[in-house]
Amino acid sequence: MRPTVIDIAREAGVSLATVDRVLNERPGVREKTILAVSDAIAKLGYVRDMAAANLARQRNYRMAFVLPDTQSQFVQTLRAELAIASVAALAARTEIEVITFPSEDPHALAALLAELPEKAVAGVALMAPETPILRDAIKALRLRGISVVALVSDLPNTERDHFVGINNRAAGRTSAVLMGRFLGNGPQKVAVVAQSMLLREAVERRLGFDEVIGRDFPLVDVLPTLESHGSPDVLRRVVGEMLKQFSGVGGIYLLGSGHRALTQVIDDLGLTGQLVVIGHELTPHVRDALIAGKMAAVITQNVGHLVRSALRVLRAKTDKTPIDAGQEQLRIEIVLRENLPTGPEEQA
Amino acid sequence: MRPTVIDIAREAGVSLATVDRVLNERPGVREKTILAVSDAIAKLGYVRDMAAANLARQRNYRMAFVLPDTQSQFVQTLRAELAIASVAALAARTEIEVITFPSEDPHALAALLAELPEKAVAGVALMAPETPILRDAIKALRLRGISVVALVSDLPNTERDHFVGINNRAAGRTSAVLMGRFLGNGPQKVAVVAQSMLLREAVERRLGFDEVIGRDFPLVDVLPTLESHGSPDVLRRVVGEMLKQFSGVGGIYLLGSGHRALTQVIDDLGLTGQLVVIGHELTPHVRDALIAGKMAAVITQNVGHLVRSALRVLRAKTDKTPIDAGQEQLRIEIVLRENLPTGPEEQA
DNA sequence: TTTTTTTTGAGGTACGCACCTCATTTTCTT
DNA sequence: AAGAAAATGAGGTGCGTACCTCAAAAAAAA
Repeated sequence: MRPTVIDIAREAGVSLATVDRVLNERPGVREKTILAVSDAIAKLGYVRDMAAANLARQRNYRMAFVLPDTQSQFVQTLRAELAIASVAALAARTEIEVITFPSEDPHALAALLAELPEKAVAGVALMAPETPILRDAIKALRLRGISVVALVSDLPNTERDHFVGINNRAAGRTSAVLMGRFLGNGPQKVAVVAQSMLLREAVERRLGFDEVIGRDFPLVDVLPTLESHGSPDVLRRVVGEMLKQFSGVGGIYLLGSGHRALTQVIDDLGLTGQLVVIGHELTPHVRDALIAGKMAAVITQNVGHLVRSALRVLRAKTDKTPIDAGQEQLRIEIVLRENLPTGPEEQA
Repeated sequence: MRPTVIDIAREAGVSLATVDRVLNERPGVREKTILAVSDAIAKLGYVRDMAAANLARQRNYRMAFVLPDTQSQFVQTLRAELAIASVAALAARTEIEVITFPSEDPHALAALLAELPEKAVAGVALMAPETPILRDAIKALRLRGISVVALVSDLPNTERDHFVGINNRAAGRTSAVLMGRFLGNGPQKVAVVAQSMLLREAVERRLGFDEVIGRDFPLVDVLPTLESHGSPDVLRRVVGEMLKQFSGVGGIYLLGSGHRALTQVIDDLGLTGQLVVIGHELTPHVRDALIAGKMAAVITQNVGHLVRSALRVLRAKTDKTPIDAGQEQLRIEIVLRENLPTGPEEQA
């Protein structure tokens, strides 16, 4: 049988009340007795039953996920996974609240965060660009005992408790290896397309990409980044012009969104299958593009894992429980047509 | 506030005892009242608090993991992950027992499985080749209410509840795409090395590999499988002979274990960096080989996820709770040097 | 209708823990 | 040594659920 607090009390020769005081770090216990209890815990291998503890605590984990109002496929996927996780989380007395903020307005974001303490939120997962205002808002939350986790893109200079997401620079390096090897040996040009190089993720990926291409594939020439500024039309235009202007372009690396517009313009120019197209994030469109052979590979992170990991980390933080680093390490996934995850229904 | 059984009873106009009977599918309730209770549950959005339920049930999940006594790196990794999971599982009142069976003795395996009911085991995760004796043993376990999950390699013709692992044929296809693209355009030969083609996994991977090479890379010629029979010496000899005999061998596909011997013989012949070597399973040696550039890519499954998924599935089965297919779907992971998972200490 | 069977209700105990109060004991001050 | 302060003990209640018993009510069978 697993030892319980009663066993600890007996072993340590103290009362239940004292064990309780030690376990929950309540004041009024001598150092000496704390040691006695700790020894008993160690000796018996006691592990607190968190389920029972939380039941008694009447603890209802309210977790907020704060996301930008961007209409991108990625954020939509994230929302979908959150909806799924919400249902599962209910049985573990965890409520998920999704909060949307205007992506271009750091002040509005800070105002929304400032409201969280009143909502009795235990933790926040935050997907937002780092700004000075945000730094202060996070600091304020932490001071009020609310855990903060950075989601997807890190907030390294803030006091966030944890970062849940992948290393975008490593993701860029991974793309580069694939691009370089898929292109083959001859001299080639690679175009890089991004929504905007003001986005951290894009910059980091590009940095990693250039790093590896420069080091391992000297014959490959990476062209300057083309920016779409979020407009499919612009993307089509700039890529079209680029392809007409340069000869010897063998691959295109898409740093962010715009898969549809990109595969379309390649189709229009009759170049499908002749270019190595590599992008990020496995959305439904990208899935189709992989199956159709319009993209060679996608570097992605598992959004389901992302959400569950953020939830586990937030729970661990509010429970003051250690985090299993191995489990929370998100992988940089490479997806080709042949290892596309099958839908649930296809699995036996 | 979340509704509780008391709210359900009030809403349905029945007593607590009746709600309990319905929730736990106890006999002696009229269809009509079952409906009334179900309606109340739906109306109030009641979700059973599994933490409290399991606490009251005094349920201690004893799960057995039955593994072969093979000394392979993969099985060792699996054992290591099980050890880690054991600690974490304790807090969730789950005990893990690892049972080892002689890999060549199906009767001994069956005998071990037959002992499980006495041990009050709730579920079994099983990594073993399918035999008629095993089929019967699994059937017997299921009849006694013990859930059975096939681990790593499926047991499709048995009555196992679930399979936790990857599709090896798809893994072979994925290897083929990488091999084909990494080799480039010219005509090339690819050697395939396996421990033994009597192993299911090896056969399935080879099937998938041939399928894609044949379809998408007509210029690539796949040589007959070389078998090492588990001996590093044999592997070195046969691969060495092969490389001397055939010219134009551009790649080697390693279906199972033997990474060390393979990279060594390539080294000895001074061919490191000139051959595209692709293998399976990310063990420490393989990790080193990737970093040193002695292997180009590895197709693997996340053993940590494997273990946790098996545990979750077993728990769900014993709780008669639905399974989140998305979460339990194991990915076929492609690992290159650049997306090697960093150790826990490197993340921050 | 009476008897038998089936359903339902009422109430209790337990799970492992948190948190509270009040009395009692021990330790420290002066 | 007396008083003040700190530490500890004893005991209770409740969290949401499972599971048990026994009595009472309702429905079905005779």
